[in-house]
Parts: sequence; structure tokens; C-alpha cells
Amino acid sequence: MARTDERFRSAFNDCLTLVGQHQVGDSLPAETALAEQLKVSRTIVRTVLTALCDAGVVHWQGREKTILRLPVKADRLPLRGDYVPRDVLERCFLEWILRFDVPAGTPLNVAKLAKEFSVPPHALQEFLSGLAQTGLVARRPRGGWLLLGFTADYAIELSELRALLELNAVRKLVQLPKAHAIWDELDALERQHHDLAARIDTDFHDFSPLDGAFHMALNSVVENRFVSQFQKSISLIFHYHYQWDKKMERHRNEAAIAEHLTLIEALKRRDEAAAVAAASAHLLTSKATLLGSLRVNALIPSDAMPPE
Amino acid sequence: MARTDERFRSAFNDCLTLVGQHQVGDSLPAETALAEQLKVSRTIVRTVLTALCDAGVVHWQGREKTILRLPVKADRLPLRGDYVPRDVLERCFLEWILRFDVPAGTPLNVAKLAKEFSVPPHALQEFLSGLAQTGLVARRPRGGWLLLGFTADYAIELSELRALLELNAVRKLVQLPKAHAIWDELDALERQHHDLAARIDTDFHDFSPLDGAFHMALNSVVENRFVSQFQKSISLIFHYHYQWDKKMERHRNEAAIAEHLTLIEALKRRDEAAAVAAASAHLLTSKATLLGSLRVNALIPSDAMPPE
DNA sequence: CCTATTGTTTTTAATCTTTCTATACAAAAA
DNA sequence: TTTTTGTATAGAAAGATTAAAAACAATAGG
Repeated sequence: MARTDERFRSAFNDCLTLVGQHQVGDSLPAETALAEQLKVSRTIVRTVLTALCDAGVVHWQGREKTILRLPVKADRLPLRGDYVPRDVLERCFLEWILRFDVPAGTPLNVAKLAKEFSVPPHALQEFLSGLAQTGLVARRPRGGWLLLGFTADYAIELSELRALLELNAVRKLVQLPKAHAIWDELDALERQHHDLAARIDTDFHDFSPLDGAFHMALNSVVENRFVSQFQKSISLIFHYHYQWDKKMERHRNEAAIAEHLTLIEALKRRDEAAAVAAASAHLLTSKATLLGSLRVNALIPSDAMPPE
Repeated sequence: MARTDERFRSAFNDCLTLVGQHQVGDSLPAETALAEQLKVSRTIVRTVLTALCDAGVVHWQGREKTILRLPVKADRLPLRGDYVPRDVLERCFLEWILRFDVPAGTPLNVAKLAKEFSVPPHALQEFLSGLAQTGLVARRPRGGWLLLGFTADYAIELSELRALLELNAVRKLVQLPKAHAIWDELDALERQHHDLAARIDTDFHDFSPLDGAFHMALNSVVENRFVSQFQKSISLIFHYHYQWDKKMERHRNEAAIAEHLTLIEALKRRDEAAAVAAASAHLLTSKATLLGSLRVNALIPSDAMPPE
């Protein structure tokens, strides 16, 4: 077999729904119109119509497309629907690395991993090619992939770049006019931080998404595709490591909230020096936490490795 | 057919050379030793030995591997040897875009391009996946690739990031101790700049590699894999555009040399403010040149497009 | 005669299969 | 006992196959 007919199947089912909205004896629109509605090519539409003909749902000859009977549930084609989008794959992969603390230098088995993440090997290959740009994995000279991994060096260099980009964002931010949308966003974030600070004893788990939103907002003022690209990987990696390192979570998050609030306050005063200082301090803490979580990971016994 | 037996063929030929260094009647080393020498797996060695047996060059039974006759040229297997390494592919691709000024939004035909660059489609696919990280190309929702291209926005954002990274490098550089290797490098670069300035009227083409070396040296003081990664793409793209834009090349290069020398001088004085100012000025010029070269490209008539 | 629609062909890309290559393990010889 | 070889198995590269899209040509209806 070659590629799946998933696309045909889902179009067929969508078309059944469409037919169900009409009466027996009604005519269906032109192939081109159907293609537009179902968001597929005309080729698929014609295949679907042929199938509907075979099923006795419509009579189709030339331009005549008459509904013979309304479709029933049994007409629908089963579909696997286990399509995994790219960002989910990204998450799966990072989680896999962190979950099993896969050491640097591990050869990656494309076929096995693809099965594990239930994606076609092809998709994983492509994902790895993209990831190779971040230096997390590399192609081996003669075939196969190598996990270069989350080493301490990796974390340090990642944090360095993060600091560089974020301090740049902070400097840009304090120069922005009062009318800019970021100030409302910051107000909202400030309220959310105060709100979470009040109930930190029980809800400290809610910090991670708030942290992500805060840093995302800061960096959003730098409209640069390369920076955004990096920002995305950075936040992903920080997010996952933080989630993994449960040590002192409540205390750590409380401290981070305080640091965020200091930064927000300095930003609102348009005090560049204070803002940069606050951001630097917070980034240093983050870096320390990231390095700390690496050590925690390293303590996971190696027999917790993924099954061969 | 499936994959090529290129690896076997080249090992076979290498083994013929090896046999040629012995006498008739000599014995060949163990399979493991041969594998090590030929830098292939034992499987290949055994396939090669079988082939040598069939060709009547050696007698092979168990551990006995006796040379029956010395190999002749006709024994050698032909091989295509048209392997294109990744960086060559990179160059080919960028050159193709610039050469034909392929507009943003062009769908890329993997099979056709792969043939054009004489690489397996598979290799191009992988290359594009990596390139997608830089935002130069993107995957289309349902199959295929799209060239997002060198738009003015792209150039501006690229220049912005370049400035951010390079100013950071400059700030780091002036703090470095006298013993650091960079100071000798800078001295050498300064001499080369003066040298080229003296013969700029005839040799202005020599500036491009010198420019590359200079920026590379500046950024080398930031030991960060992510920064280096970006630096690589940035210099590639700048380099190619500069090469393409021949307008006012002599004048432009002379001015750039002066800017470089101003920066080098400020760096050697450890004058951070002056160095940052000089670097900023030079980066602005670069950005303007890059944007200018985009306009030049846009003037190439569209019938100069690559063959359908 | 012109436009909208359908019939047909060609092109392109996803996935599967085959084949080559590497590696692990068992058996045998030195 | 160590080294070397025989055998089995796994993993990846690249062709082969098929689904889907797009281009083109033909025809029906106004």
C-alpha cells in the first residue's frame, strides 16, 4: 500500500452530513462548489460521489446529482483520526527525553520512536531535521540520529541567549507609548500575579502557565520572527524542565511571583535601569532553577530507561 | 530497487587497492581487522570478500583468505560518487533563490529541485525541514513546501537580530583580558584591512571573505551554540546578497573597510561606548545594503525564471 | 458564442516495501 | 581462553506504489 485515503474518508463523512441536510430528490451542487465546501480537491469530490453512488445514496450522471435516500450512521466510513500535529509531537518528544532522562549521546531509533509517538516515521524524521537546528539532536555521519541532549552547557547557553533577548525586549518595552496594548496586558498580568500570590499555598501549580504568559507578553513587543522562533523553543524547554523539577515548587514559585511583580512595577514606572536590573535578577534565578532541575534529572536511576 | 550499494562498491574498490599492496599467495587479515581498515561493517567486508572470490582474486574459505591474483583496473566497480554534502546543498539552494529571484510564496517542487541539485529527494526534504526553522521556507498545511522568501521584512528582522547579537559580542569583547587570542586575531585583521584598503581599486572583490572573517572573529568571543547557529545563517545570507548586488561595489567596500577599522581601533582602546557606536553604524550600513540588494533583485525580469 | 461545469490527464507528495548496512550473539577454531 | 567466523536481526535509505491536487480539454447550457 501507499498513502492512506484518510482525506477521502473524512470528506466522504462530511459529505454524508451535507446530504443529510437536504431532502430526498434534491440535487447536490456542482463538483467545484462541493470541493470548496468540503475543502478538498475536485478529485476527492468525484471519488466521494462515486462512493455515494455505489452506496445508493445519490444518483450521479453528468451534472445530475439526485439524492436517492438520506444517509444513515452505518454509511459513515471509519477513520483512524490519530493525526498528531507538529506541536504535540514536539511536546511528546521533549517529555520523552525528560521523562526518561535520556542521556546525551543516545542514538535515536526513528522507527521505534515514531511508533511510540504514533506518527509516521516520515513525520518524526522531519521533526528531527528541524530540531537539529537547535542542536538538541544531530545526524550521524552514516545514517540515524543522535540525541545531543540537555547538558549543563546546553542549559547555560540557552539561558544566556534567553537573557540577551529578554533584556532587549525589556529595553524596547519601556520606550513604548502609553497607548500600546502591552500596558493593559501588563495590568492584567499584575492582577493575576497578585491573585495567585494570595492563594499560593494551595494553587502553586498554576504558576507555570502564568510564567509562560508573562514571558510571552514581554517578548511580544519585539516583532521579529527569528526572536519569536527562539522564544518558542526556549519557553518550551524552560516550561518542561520546571514542570519536571518538583523540588521546592511552592517556595520557588512564590519567589518568582515576587520577582515578576518587581519587574512589572519597574516597567510601569518606565524605569529602564530598574527594569533591566529586575529582569536580570529574575533571569539569573531561572537559570539556576534550570540547572538545578538538570541535577535532579540526573539522579533518576538508569533502569527507568525506555524499553528496548 | 531499494537503497544503493554505493557503500559496498567503494569498499570493494578500497579493498582491491589493499590487495594490490600484497603479493600473490599472501593472506588477508581477519574480517574484523578489514572492517576497521576499510571503515565499514563486517557485513560489507564479507560481501566484498564474496565478490572478490567470484572475481577469482582471492580464495576464501573460513579463516583462509589467500590472494590468487593481483587485481587489475577492470576489477574496479564503477560508482556514481555524486554525493552532495549539506553545505553545498545550502549554497545551491540560496544561489537558486537569488539567481532567479524566486518570489515569496512560490511553492517548491521537491522532486524537481532535488533533480536540479542532483541530490535524492529525501535529502532535499531534510534540508528544507532544517531551513523551515529560519522561516525562509514553510510546510504547506497539506503537503509540499512554500518559499516564504527574502522579503524586506525578512531582511529587516534578520538585520535587527544580527545587530543585537553583534553588539552583545562587542560588549563582551572589550572586557576580555589582554592574553585572549582575539587581540592577536584583531591585529591580523587590522593589517589585512589596511592591506586591502591600499589596493582597493583593483581588488575590491577580496572584501567579501574578509568581511566574513571579521564578523566571524567578533562573534567568536560569544561561545554559545545558539548564537553561533544563527550567526552561520546570518553570514550566509548576507554574504550571498552582497555577492549578488554588484552596484557600487568598490565604493561600498571601501566605506565598509573604514567602518571596520574604526571599530577595531575602538575595540583595541577598550572604549566600549565608541566600539558600540562604531558597530552600530556599520550594522546600519549593512542593513541598508541588504535592503538595497533586495530592490536590485526585484528588477530581474520574471522570464529569467527557472525552467518549468 | 461564451461561460460554467464536467471528463481526463499529469504532476506531486505520502507511505510502504525492498534492499543494503550495521550490530549483536552464538559457534567454532586457534 | 581468546580470537575469529557464522548467523540472525534490526534499522535506515531509497525506490515503488498509490492518493490527492492541479492543469487541461471537452461539453452542456444559456
